[in-house]
Formats: sequence, structure tokens, C-alpha cells
Amino acid sequence: MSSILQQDAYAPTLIEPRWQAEWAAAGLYAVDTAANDDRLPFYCLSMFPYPSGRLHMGHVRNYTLGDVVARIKRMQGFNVLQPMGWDSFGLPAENAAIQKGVAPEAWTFENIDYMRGQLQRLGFAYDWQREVMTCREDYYKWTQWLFLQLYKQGLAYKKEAPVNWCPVDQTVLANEQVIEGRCWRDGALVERKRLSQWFFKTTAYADVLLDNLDTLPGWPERVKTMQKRWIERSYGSRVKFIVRRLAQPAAEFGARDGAQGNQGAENDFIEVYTTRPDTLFGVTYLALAPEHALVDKLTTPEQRDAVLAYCEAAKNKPEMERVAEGKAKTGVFTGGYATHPLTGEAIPVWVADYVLAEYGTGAVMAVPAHDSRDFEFANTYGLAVREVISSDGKSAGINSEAYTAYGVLLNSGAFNGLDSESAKTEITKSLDDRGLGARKTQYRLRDWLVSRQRFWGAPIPIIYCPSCGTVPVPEAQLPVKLPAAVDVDFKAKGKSPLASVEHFVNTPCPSCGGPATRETDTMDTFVCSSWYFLRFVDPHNTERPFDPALIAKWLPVDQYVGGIEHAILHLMYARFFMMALADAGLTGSISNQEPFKNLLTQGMVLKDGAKMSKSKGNVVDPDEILKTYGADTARFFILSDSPPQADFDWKDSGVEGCFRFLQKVWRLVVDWQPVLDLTLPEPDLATLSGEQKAVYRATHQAISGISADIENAFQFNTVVSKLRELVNALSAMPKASDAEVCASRSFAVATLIKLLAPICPHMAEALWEKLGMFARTGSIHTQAWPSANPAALVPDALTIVVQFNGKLRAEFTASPDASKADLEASALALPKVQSLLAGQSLVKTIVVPGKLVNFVIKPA
RNA sequence: GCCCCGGUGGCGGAAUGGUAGACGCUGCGGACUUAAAAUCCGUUGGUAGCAAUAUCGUGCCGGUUCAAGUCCGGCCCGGGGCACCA
Repeated sequence: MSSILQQDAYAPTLIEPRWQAEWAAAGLYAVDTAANDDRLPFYCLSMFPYPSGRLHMGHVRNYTLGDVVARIKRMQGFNVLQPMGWDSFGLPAENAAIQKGVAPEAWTFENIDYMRGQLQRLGFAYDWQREVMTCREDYYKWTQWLFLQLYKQGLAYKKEAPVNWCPVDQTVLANEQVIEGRCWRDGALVERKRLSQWFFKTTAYADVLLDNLDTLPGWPERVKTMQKRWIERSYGSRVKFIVRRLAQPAAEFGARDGAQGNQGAENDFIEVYTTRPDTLFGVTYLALAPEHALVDKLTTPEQRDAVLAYCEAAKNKPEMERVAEGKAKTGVFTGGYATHPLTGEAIPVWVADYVLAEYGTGAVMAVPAHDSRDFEFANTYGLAVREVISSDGKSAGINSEAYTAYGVLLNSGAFNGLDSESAKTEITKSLDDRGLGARKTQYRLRDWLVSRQRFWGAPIPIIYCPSCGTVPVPEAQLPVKLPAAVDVDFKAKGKSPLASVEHFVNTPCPSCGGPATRETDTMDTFVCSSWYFLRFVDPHNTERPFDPALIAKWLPVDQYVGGIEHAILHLMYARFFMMALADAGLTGSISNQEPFKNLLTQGMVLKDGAKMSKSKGNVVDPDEILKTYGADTARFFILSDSPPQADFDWKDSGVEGCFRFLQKVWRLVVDWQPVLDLTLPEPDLATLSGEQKAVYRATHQAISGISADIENAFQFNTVVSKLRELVNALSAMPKASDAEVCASRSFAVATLIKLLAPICPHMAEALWEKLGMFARTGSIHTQAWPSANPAALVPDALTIVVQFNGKLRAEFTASPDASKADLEASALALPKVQSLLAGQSLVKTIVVPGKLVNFVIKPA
């Protein structure tokens, strides 16, 4: 007796491994991307993980969302590609080497093996034959190859520039990796350094990266807005102010007015960028960033000490402090002057750290009257404020704050009376005529700094030769392999650990054969992850990174799923890569092709309303959940309580509830098994009545509602609700066995299993087999997604609501095709309606067929 | 400061301008059991009432509409992004 009970109990720990093994053996999820297939391709991709050690609940949520989409699309008749791999270069592996003495490679592969096992135990339908690891030679060979293609195109270059340096990670960072002045990984205050580094020219694609966002309706607005603000395009002008007097040795001091014709000095000018050329006549000083190249030349001997001290202090200040909120603006006069391009006036030149070296020209024309920052600065240092714009062109005075709006010009010579818009054009034209200015479009986006002073990354394939200069590694010599970890000094400070490996560094020049040295920096791991979605389509290609014909066939990714934290970083870099590679003719795609058609960014997983963290001790371990409840319960629960985009609150009682639900489904089917026959055809609506009709209708309502929720941005939380509703309707049926009951119930059960299959793949398969269907039709996961019968969705009777002045007062039932007049008559016939109408005058009656009758009344 | 996104029961959350609170969690009451677990049934926004019912109720204040959680205007609060971008 008890053994029979046990046999029939829901036992995920038995079911799940069995079916995982069967699916793998049958190659159920393998795809041949090159084969001809009648089905349309559908590329479903979840962001591949960093092999940190073990999965966390965020991963479980991310990959469940992706997997359910993939499984539904397969049932809907698409040829689905769903691969998985590992973003496996990165600093934690190197830290493990430093702290535990483990080789980064060994540490990484051990983690991958464990996490792969976890993914497999969760039952995700990945084509594991396509697994890629960015840290393996067969992958980073092509990362290096792609670097060389960008280098050839002039999209990869080296330059000395002020860069962000993380003192903890001992490496430089891209702008995108600095969050509020701190390192994105460890929160350390970022320092400024001037270093020679490799960049990718993302700015070459600034316009496309920006404008294309409007062609991506399948992306969340939030992500698009963040990228737009990051790239930020502004239209303005560049203006040259000729330097009046170069700082010279003390002997020349005093030659202030002789600057005009100074030979050799004409070429020295300060160029500024402004979006407001209409305010040009209001310039009362110029401000240079402390890093500006002309600071030294302009500074007079008597100002030298002050300026030097100021610049030195600015350089040493952490970026965070320099731009801190509400910080008072500071600066120092250089003693130098420049000539206003239109008035010829001498304009004093200051150094101020509120001017950013990296934006525009690193110098600004200050217009205190019409810019709040310049106004504040001018007030602090007693500089002139000259009003040149007002709402009507008459002086209104500048008092407590700058007038920053557009208006009409005054105090602007020939341009007086023009409105701001036309003045911008006219003034720029006038500057252009004198060769002192031109229109300029400026971006906030800067080039992507890709070199890192770290070991565990793809080496940059460049060689420096004393006679030939910078020489790219010939393609035939790729990959440039990382040396064995035993040879590396991981604790080297301020330079790449690779620099400590002599046999790596020293190499013959590929060009002249003479002694040369390798670049010792490696690439940002975001470079590796900027093209992995292309490699998945053709992962075993040894001739090239991927076959362009396959890219043309499978890209863009139809559905991408991942965390919002990549809104700018990865998602912008990948877009840049896709476009740059298309322009290099590598992808078989058109120019400006976007890599990801639809993007789903899932929210965080919280525990009882709080962020999970080790320090709070509230981390839920997926392994524990798998052990206790199984994968199907975990998958079902993680989809249940919140829409995918919102944060999800993990509650132990919630998992329990889902486990109970799955047990209930199992019990229901097992109990009914003797009277079920899933080979019966779908019942005919016309022959059904009463309870059978109700169940049949509930089945089609579930199909219709669930399919609609999936179309509507994958609202899986309501999908789960509707599955529960169907089960509730089913479990209300008595256990009988006449033919009609059997037909409508068998149809309902078959449908339930299909609808459940993407979310709970193991249980669905097990029930499918239990009912004899696996042997007949094969896996549940190869069945067609059910479609709703519209006729079955129309109910026999509707509840019609009666309102008085919009307030609910009564209800009655009516047939769905009752006319307006019928409904009004039925409502009026209600005793309650009569009593409410007594003594009132009826102003009008609104009838919404199928919904309500509203009587608008007022006291008689 | 600017730009997004939110604010609905004890909780997570549902609601093409048309019955607010689907579905679940929790709580409470009951059945079954020697007992417990499991399961099943009922109930669960506030107030008043034995009840039928009435009345209030979707952050706040106004507006549009026969009808507003939903649309419009103005605030408040929470979360996120950017942060001297000239």
C-alpha cells in the first residue's frame, strides 16, 4: 500500500535527473545552424555568466526567463538556438591566484565545471555543443584577430591620455566602469593618471549608436534613455581666441601690447567649445582645465607659483572630490590674456578645475551672465558680468543668478536684436569668415579604453620594435598565448604581471626580425563579451571567428535576456562591435546592424524585501532549493510573484506554495489516469454542455490568456496565475468516467501539460510519459503549442452590472448577444432599480453591451 | 539639480477608461486524525450592522468623463540613472 503511494508521489529528485539525461542523450536541444530548416530561426540568448564559483538566484531568474522563452518558441514552431558559455577572463581568478596560490586557469575551469552542473540540474535547454569559454585559446585567438581588424580599420589606437586608475585592482578602467568616481567592481576611489593606453574608437559610431536606439522598439525605454544620456550629442561651435602674450622669460615682461604682431606667436590660440555662440559678446574670461597644454605657456612669471600649486593640487585630488556636489568653484589667474575674436578685447585667462580636460577642447569661454557655473565663479573672483541676452532685448540686469534661457541679443554689436537661434548661426558664420570658428557637434561619449594591466585576459597582439615601431602580430602567429601562471609575478604593482615574464615579453620583430618586445597589457574582459553572441552561431570554426553567411542568417539575436546592470557597458560595447565588424565586411550584415532585436532586462532577486548579501546572511543557495524542491518548483516560483522587469522578492513560504501546487497537479493527473485518454480528439463545442462545457471553456481561456501574456512582454507572473486557475477549474470536477467527461477532461489535461512544459519541463515530460504519450508522439517539448478556439471563449451568460451615476448598485445575467435595448429593459425590470429610480429624474442611460447599464439620475 | 520608473489589502502582486483587490502567501475557523503533518472546505481591505445592506477605500490636491487605479495639470514620497558635458 505505502509502496504504491510512494511510487505515485511527485518525486522531482527522481524525475529530473532522469529526463535531463534522456534529453541530452537524444540531443533534443542541439541545433545545426548551417542546415536548411523549414522553420524560422529564433536566437534566444541569456547573458553568459562570469564563472564566479556558484550560481546565485539572479542567475536562476535570468536563465529561467530565457529558457522559458526558448521552449515556448520551439513549441510555436521556430528553430530555436539557445547556447550557453562563460565570460571567463577576469580579475577574481587573478585574485584567487594572489590569495590562494591557485592558477587562474585551474580556478576558472573548476568553477565552470561546477556551475555547468548547476545549469544542467536546472534543466535549461542549452545546446551544450556550442559552449564557449572566452579564456580558452580557441576563443581568444579570435578576440585578438578581431582586435587586429579594428587596428587595420583605425578603430584601435594607442594614445597618452588622462585615465581612470583603480588602486585596488591595479589597472586602468573605462569611463563606463567608473560609477560616481569609484571602481565598478570594488568601489575604490578612482585616481587620475596620465598613461599611454589602447582605445577603441567608439566615438566613430556615436551618431549611429545614438540614432539607432530609436529603431529598437523591443528594448526597454529605460535602457535606451541611459545610453542616450551616456552618448549625449550637442550642437555648438568651436571658437578660437588668439593668445595675446606668451609668457616669456622675465626680460620680456611688460610687452603686453606688442603681442599683436609677434612673429611665431600667431599660431597660439585657445580653442573653446560652446553650445551658446549667441552669448559670445558676454565672454569676460576664459577658463582652462588644469591639464590643458597651454597653461604653462600662458602663465606669467609672477603667477607661476600660484598656478603650479593649483594644477598640482588638482592633479592629486581624486576625481570624486573634484566634482563633488555643491563644491565651491576654484581657480587661479594665469596672468595671460587672449583676444576676443569679434571685439578684439583682451580676455583674461584663468585655470579652473571645474573645466574638464576630456570634454570639448578642455577650455571654455566663460559667460557669467548666462551660465550658472561661470556666474558662480565670477562672483567668487570678482570677474565682470556682461549681459548680452534678455527676454526682449532690453537690459533687465543680472542679479542673483545667471539668465540661461534663450532670448534676444543686446550689447552684441551688429548682432543686437537677433534672437538666440539666428544669432548662433550668424555669429558662427562671422567667426568662420575670419577663420576663427566653425560649427561643431560634440559628444559626451569618449573612446573605450580597452587595455588592462592584468594577467587574466586576452593579450593585446602588438609588438614594439625599436626600428619598426608598433607592429601588429601577424595573423598566422595568433594566438598570442598567455604564459604559464607559475612564471608570473601576480603582485607586480602598476604594470601588467605579464611584464614580469621575460620569455613572453621578448620576441623577434615580425617585420625586421630584430629584438622587440610584446605589449604586456591585456584586453578588458568586455572586449571578449562584445562578440560572443556571434561565435555561438559558429563556435568550432578554426578558419575565422565565424562564417558571415551564418551571422546573416541568425543575427540579430531575437530575444536577449539579462540584468539591467549592463544597460550601458556591455550593451553599448556589443552594439559598437557589431557595427564595426559589419563595416569591416566580417558579418555578412548590412551597415549599422543592431545585434539584439528584443531585450528583456530582469529585476533583482531580493530576500524578504532586502538585497541578498553574505554579510546579512540572507543568501538563498540554488543548490539547497534544488535539493529540497527540485528545479521545476524553483523555475515555477521564480516566475510567479513579479513581472520579469520588476524586482522579485524571494520568500520561503512562496516556494512552499509552488511545491504544493506542483504536487497537486501531479496528484490530480495520477488520480485521473485510469479515466484519461489523451489520444481522443478535441471535443466538439457544439456537443458539450454543463460542466464539460465549463471545463472546455476554462481550457481555452487558459490557452488564450497565457498566449496573450507571453506576447505581451512575457508577463510570466500572470501566466502562472492562469495555470493555477486552470488547475482550480479542473480539480473542481468530480471523478467520473463517461465518454464525454473523459474527452473534455483528457483534452484539458493534455493542454495543461503543454502549457506547463516550458516552465516545468521535467514534470510535464514525466506526466506526458505516464499517460502513454511519450511513446506515441515523442517528447512533450516537441509538441505544438496549443491554439485557442475563439468560439469556446464566448460564455453562455454574462454578468451585467447596473450602475447609478457610475456606482455599482445591482447586477443581473444576460446572454452575450443581448442588444442594448434588451439590457436596458432587463435592468429596468429589477425591483432594486425601480426602487432607486423612485423620486429621481432619469437624465440618461448608458449601455455598454456585455458590460453594464449606467443610469444617470438626479433628484426630481 | 536634471532624466527615467514606481506608490493598490497584513505581504507579493492582478485589473483593453466600465464589478478594484485576479492568482498566490500569511492569518483565522472547520473537516479528517488517538495526535501531528499532509490534504480538503470556508473565510480574510476599513468602518457600522445579527443580517440584508450601507459607507469609505488604489500616495496628496484639483480637472476631464455617464464612469478614473487607469487620462490631464500641480504636488509629496520611494527606487534607479547621470552628475560642473560648457
